[in-house]
Amino acid sequence: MSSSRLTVREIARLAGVSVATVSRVSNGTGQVSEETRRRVLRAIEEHGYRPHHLGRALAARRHGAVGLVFPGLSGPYFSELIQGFESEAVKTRTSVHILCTHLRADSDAEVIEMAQRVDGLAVLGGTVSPDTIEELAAMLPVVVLAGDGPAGVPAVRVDNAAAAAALTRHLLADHGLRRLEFVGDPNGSPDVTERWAGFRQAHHDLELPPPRAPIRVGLQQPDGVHAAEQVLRRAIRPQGVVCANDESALGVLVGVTGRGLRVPEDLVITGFDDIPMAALVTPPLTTVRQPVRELAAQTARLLLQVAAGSAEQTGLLHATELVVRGSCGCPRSPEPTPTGRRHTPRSRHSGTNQAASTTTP
Amino acid sequence: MSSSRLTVREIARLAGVSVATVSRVSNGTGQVSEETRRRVLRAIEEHGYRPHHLGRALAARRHGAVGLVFPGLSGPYFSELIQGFESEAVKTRTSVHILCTHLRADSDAEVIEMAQRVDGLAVLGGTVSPDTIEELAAMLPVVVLAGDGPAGVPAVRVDNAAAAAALTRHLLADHGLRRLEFVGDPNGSPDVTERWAGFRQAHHDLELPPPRAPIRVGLQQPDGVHAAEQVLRRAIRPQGVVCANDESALGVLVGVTGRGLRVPEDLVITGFDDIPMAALVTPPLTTVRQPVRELAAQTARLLLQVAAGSAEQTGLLHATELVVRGSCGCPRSPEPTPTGRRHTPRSRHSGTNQAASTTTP
DNA sequence: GGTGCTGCTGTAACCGGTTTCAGTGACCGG
DNA sequence: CCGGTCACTGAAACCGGTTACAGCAGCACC
Repeated sequence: MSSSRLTVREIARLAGVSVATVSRVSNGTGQVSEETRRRVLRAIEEHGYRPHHLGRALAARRHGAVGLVFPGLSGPYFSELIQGFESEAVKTRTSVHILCTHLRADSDAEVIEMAQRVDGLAVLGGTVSPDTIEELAAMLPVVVLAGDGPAGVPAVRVDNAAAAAALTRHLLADHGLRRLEFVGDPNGSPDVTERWAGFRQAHHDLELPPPRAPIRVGLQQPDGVHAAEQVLRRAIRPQGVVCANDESALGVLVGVTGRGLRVPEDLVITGFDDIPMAALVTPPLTTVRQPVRELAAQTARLLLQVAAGSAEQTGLLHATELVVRGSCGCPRSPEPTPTGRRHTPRSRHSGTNQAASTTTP
Repeated sequence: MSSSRLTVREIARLAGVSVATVSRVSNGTGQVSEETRRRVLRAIEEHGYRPHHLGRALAARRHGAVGLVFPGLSGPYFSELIQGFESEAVKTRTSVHILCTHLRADSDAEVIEMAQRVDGLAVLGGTVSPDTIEELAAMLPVVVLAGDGPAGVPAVRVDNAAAAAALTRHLLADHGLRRLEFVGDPNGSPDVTERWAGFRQAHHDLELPPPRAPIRVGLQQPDGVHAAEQVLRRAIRPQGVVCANDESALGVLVGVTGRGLRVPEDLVITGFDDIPMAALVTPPLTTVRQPVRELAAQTARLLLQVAAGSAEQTGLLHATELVVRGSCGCPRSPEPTPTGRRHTPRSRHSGTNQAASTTTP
């Protein structure tokens, strides 16, 4: 069918006009007489001509694409992230390149490579080294998502530390719990680093002795099950575990209930993220909601604006919300609805979005 | 810093050679004397020159990218899918464009648009219309993943119908169950269509009356909870539910245990996919394993080969494996390990990978 | 000395678009 | 009748690479 690809010159020949005119028609720029336009459009239509993306991109010196770099962990968190980002990018006809760095040693080189092919880059916090981010930022617009980059690189994030502290205070002060453990690896990602910091801060604020070292496991459900084993092996069982995210919390929940413990009576469990499943388990999970999808969409918007030169390079600090359900020991709604709708009571933790960060030099 | 971008001509000037020589050195093609090579490399190194991707791509008439089109549902299934695909693509320095079509009316047009920017396209079954797939296949290499496309378009898939039939037979014949329900919408995706067909086939094979109409819900956990409600409202409660995938099965599990039912004593539940969580819940979920990640990787490999012109366009039918755990009523391992390791017994269902499908004309 | 390799290098044409700039003819006012 | 706009069009240069082809030494061989 399409033996030799249709070019703008071919269409020009067929329509009996110059390439400039074809370009003008297909882009709707410049002045073209109605009659000529029709003739060109007919030729385009008839032969199914579509301008070649590469030629156009080269001339415009724009790729029409942005990159998204993330570690590549499984689960709802990343699905939401990717979708939120993509849905925003597609609105501006920008395509999205993805790069999972997980477990690859040479990922920094790959990110640099990707930077040659896109107009902007969104990088998840902790996936590439700060040095590399700096190098990238010198090449093209970069936004860090969920984490913070070097000075001058805008970041979109939530106040993890404050949220984790509020959650921990709820357990310590409102429920009077004393022996809490943190499940998650603070070295694993900036998010966890901050949540661990908030966890400790809450202890400090209430003038309690500092907590034990964290149970260092990953962020997926099997990691939570593994953590549950460790908790159950303790000589003195903790009263509650504050998990770095919902998925590991669900793993802990499954692990300990599988061994006959009751939650929250025997052990209190909390999560972070408020993934859909959090509201559906028994007991429903007390957690912190962060609007992952919206966060990712914000990142995409910011990145596209910066890439288009139409925005200041400022960061964003997003609101979180403490979602109190049954797993912390708070009374559940009279009759747990099997639809899994969110349970009251729920208290709002942190308020407004606020512009933060600085403008790049 | 880089006020005007470095071009090959600029480097040629700086090294005192021609652009052809610079190109030869940076690509390692052709003959270049050792001394000249060193001089060029020094200029490249010194100024941090990197060939512009667009120029190179235009000259090579290759984008160096492939596209992945999927509906955009959340959950582990899609994360695995994306990662499996991406990890394979990155090996050949090919970048991956993603497109989530979910809930967008004009997605077919977007897919066509994406086709202009990539060397090949992997499309999840059921995400775009067969007509559009045909149109795409006329433009560039296309592989359908988990579903089948029009004749001539290679597909990578598993034998869902046979696997679902085997699973259903296990419940009907081995456990002697009679009142089974299917949870999932056969119109929602080709996978579900086939699983529903297998479910019915098993009834037919055993000369049992055909099953009730399916409980048409989506594939996510909340959908499963919704389905559980419907099951609980039945005048005569079914003895078991065969769910279209693990996530909805987990939703059903949560939904019914939250209402005090015991699984499998009061209700048998099975899933499909064998996501990690399936082994970790109580009781562990009887399901069918399909190697999603490997499936996606296969798809990427096939697509890249076809795009490089180095492979026949043949499809692949992947093996599945029936994973029998506790939720169907089979005895669990003596002591359920809290690590969530897979439980015996386990029976292999279907054997070898086999080349299927046809070569494109 | 002429001929034919061989190894290296450079010129210029391409890839497929966009865009600048210089026409061209029609029309208008003086 | 003439000069000046104005709407429209096309030739050619450009974006940043790759590569076909030709040219030029240097050398071996007849």
